[in-house]
Amino acid sequence: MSEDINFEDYTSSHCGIELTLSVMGGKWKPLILWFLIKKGTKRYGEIRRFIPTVTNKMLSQQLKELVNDGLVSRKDYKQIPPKVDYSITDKGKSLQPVLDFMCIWGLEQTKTFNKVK
Amino acid sequence: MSEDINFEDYTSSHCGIELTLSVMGGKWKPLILWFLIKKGTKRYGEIRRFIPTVTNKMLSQQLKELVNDGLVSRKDYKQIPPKVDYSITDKGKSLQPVLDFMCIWGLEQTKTFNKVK
DNA sequence: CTGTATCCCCCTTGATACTG
DNA sequence: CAGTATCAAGGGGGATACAG
Repeated sequence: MSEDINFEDYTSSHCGIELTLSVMGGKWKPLILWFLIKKGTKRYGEIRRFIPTVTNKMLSQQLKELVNDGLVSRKDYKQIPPKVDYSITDKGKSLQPVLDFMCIWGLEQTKTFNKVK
Repeated sequence: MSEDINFEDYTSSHCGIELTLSVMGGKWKPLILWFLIKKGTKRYGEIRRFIPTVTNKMLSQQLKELVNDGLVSRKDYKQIPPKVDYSITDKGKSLQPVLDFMCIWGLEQTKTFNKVK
């Protein structure tokens, strides 16, 4: 049994990155999470305005997944007209270091690029 | 002119995350980068074996983009049979903190999940 | 205001075969 | 060994309308 185990068996699925990506990967989730972390509780429309290129379909879908994965919590005020807001959870907040880093790294690249140009 | 500028103009495109994602986003690039950072220079086939679910098409495509973006360098030994290897560049290495964090975060989640279960 | 519902397109991704 | 070429498929994502 153990003779079948060798170092070749250590593949990408063992390193945790795939799991992390499954929860915060994609085009929109990092932006949503970063916004909620930095700016606090926000209403649906505010998030939408922060990410001008996202559609209703994608935003509501991504928010739903974030809520399901426990990174974001949703509060429905049960009003007419509707009022719903979203906050980051502790679990979501634990991703702050990655998001901060991605934000800063991107800005650094912009600066460097402009200098070289 | 300046009266048109307000805080609503601060949108996701200003925060750097989108740029970072454009360079290291997606399903494969973080894994490739992490592997090259942790394990050093690797040949094409080794990377492929580390990520068993990637196809030739996707791997060669993603590697090409990483090389174009300056995160990875490619060395062709011009041999028959071919030998090519890939290394992380300094720019690529500057992403190490994100990748390490994503790796650790994922492993932590696995542990927590197993405990709760 | 906060979403759903529907339609649909294209682009990523996959599978397979093949080459130098 | 390290890819490319080609075809096929699926779903991510967009546009629009509309509902509560």
